[in-house]
Amino acid sequence: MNPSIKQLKAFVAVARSRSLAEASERVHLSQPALSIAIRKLEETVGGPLFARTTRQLSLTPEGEAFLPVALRLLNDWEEAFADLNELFSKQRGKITLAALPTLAAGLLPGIIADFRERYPRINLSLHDVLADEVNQQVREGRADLGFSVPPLASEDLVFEPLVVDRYVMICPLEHPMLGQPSVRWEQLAGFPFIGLNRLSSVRQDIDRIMEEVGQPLDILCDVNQIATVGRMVAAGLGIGVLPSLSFRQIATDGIEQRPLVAPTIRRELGIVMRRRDPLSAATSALKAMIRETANRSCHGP
Amino acid sequence: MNPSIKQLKAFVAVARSRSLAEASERVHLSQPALSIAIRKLEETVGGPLFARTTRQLSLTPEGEAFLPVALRLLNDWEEAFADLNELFSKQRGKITLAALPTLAAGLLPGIIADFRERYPRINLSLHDVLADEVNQQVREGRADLGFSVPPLASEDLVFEPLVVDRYVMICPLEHPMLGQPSVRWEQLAGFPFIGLNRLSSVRQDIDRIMEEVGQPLDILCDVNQIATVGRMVAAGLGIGVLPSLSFRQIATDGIEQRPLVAPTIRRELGIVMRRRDPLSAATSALKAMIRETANRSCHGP
DNA sequence: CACACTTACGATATTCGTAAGGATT
DNA sequence: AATCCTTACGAATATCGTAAGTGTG
Repeated sequence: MNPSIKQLKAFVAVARSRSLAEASERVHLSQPALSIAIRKLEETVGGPLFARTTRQLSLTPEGEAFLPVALRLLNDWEEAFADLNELFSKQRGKITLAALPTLAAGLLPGIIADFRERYPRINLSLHDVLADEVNQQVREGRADLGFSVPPLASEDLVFEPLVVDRYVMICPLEHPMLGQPSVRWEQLAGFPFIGLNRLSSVRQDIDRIMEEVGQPLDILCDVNQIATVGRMVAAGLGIGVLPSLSFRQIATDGIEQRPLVAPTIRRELGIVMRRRDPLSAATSALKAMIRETANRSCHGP
Repeated sequence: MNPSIKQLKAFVAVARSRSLAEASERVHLSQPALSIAIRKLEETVGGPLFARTTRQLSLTPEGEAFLPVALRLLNDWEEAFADLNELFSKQRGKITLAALPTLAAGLLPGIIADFRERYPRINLSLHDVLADEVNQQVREGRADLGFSVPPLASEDLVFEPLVVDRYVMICPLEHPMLGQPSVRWEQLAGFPFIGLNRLSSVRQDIDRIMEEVGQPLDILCDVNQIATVGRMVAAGLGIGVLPSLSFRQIATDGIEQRPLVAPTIRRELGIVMRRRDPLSAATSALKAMIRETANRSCHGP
């Protein structure tokens, strides 16, 4: 026979008021029920916690010694479950995100703002890193959610598409390519090219396609920031290729764009998660919010 | 709806084995019962602790965070009740006694030895002090049990008689008083007297009686130790008065004794306790042992 | 006689185990 | 086919409240 939380609460209430009648009100129990609860508790612990004189209750030395322990036990108990409840009710928690710079700067800020307004006590942290690093952080649990391109066939990661982006060529105003409504990839070979970091997913896409069409790019230089590509192109140094969503995030004065075709590349962007580990309640709520936003803005796959 | 200890134990068991089937054996519960217990716990805490895939269970981030907390909670719980149980089963505890030197040296050593053999883990401490100090220590809760003469009418103390002692006169061998089988108190006035400390209950008894019989004592000196009285008397310095029980505790070579009569004083010795505060289980056991010993040795009141 | 705790007993609620169902490996 | 979790349902257990009992001030 084991003691229960209720019995412990009963003990504390009686110990404090030294009266069953008074304590029974505090515990929302009838007097006889309380009497029995105390008796059962005493049976399980092996001795009397109270000394009875038919009309009065007082703590035995053992009861006296146990009272502070019981209080601590109950406090810890309540606190532990209150904490857990806060976690589930999203009044507390921490979410770590890893996202491609494009998404970190484009899709996420608005969503994060909404999320923060709804759940202000949830701690959010966002790592804007390249695709491989996004996947790596998710894989290792350093990020709860990743925003990236689909990871290479990976046992432990799962990808959920969010939006589909397409590549555009960007060039200075009055560039010869602007005479046509769209640009074929193979045509890129004829001009100096401002490229992104070779490790970026955008650049790897581009290199792969150019290899497929059999034309080498004339790389003028590689840069890390998308905005830098834009400025260099605006300055007339060459042309570049950016995802359409990235293009919207940079200053476009002095730049024109044309869609890239033949082939038309679908750049799928979405959520990366660990396959087995479930999401926390807060992370799950954030993900739902993201899905909703993505669907509403009609960029769905 | 509140969580229960059983549910917490169920959670821990399942979290450890990541399987209901395996955990159900450890908890001595059927698989369905465990399933329901977990489900109810999850309902009360407001969210899933485990992620289910019909065939496999894994901890959610919240469950992961809660597991160590749950373990601590259960540990504290078990420990608290184990401690309490030790107290009641007298495998642990502390008893502080206060006793007159006569009793501390006479009645108690044997009883304490027996008690210690039976309950070796109970910590015993014995203060051998004068009657007033015995009562004071009991009154203030510094001692759990006192052994003394009956306290002056006292609201908060209660006295239970154990043994009755009588006073004897002691004198050197071949003393003139030895010619008679008993000595009257008034006869004490004629000889140099070795007295005990004026604060001792023995001395206060003697002074009171001598006042009643109207004869002043011829005090040679006052000493603190009973054994000292004996040696001074043996050296022929004078006569003395001791309780019979005390007399048995000292070296008696060179000393003779005679009972004191007219009046014959009953020196009642017994247990002093606080009236309202109940005894601890250990103290109660010790008291019972003392009563039994006192009754068996036929010194009952 | 009033008050405070205990005991008795019928009612309610919770929990349990067996049996059946559904999904995955 | 075997294993694992879930749902369904009747049974056992525990707990509760009302009512009656007991001893004290």
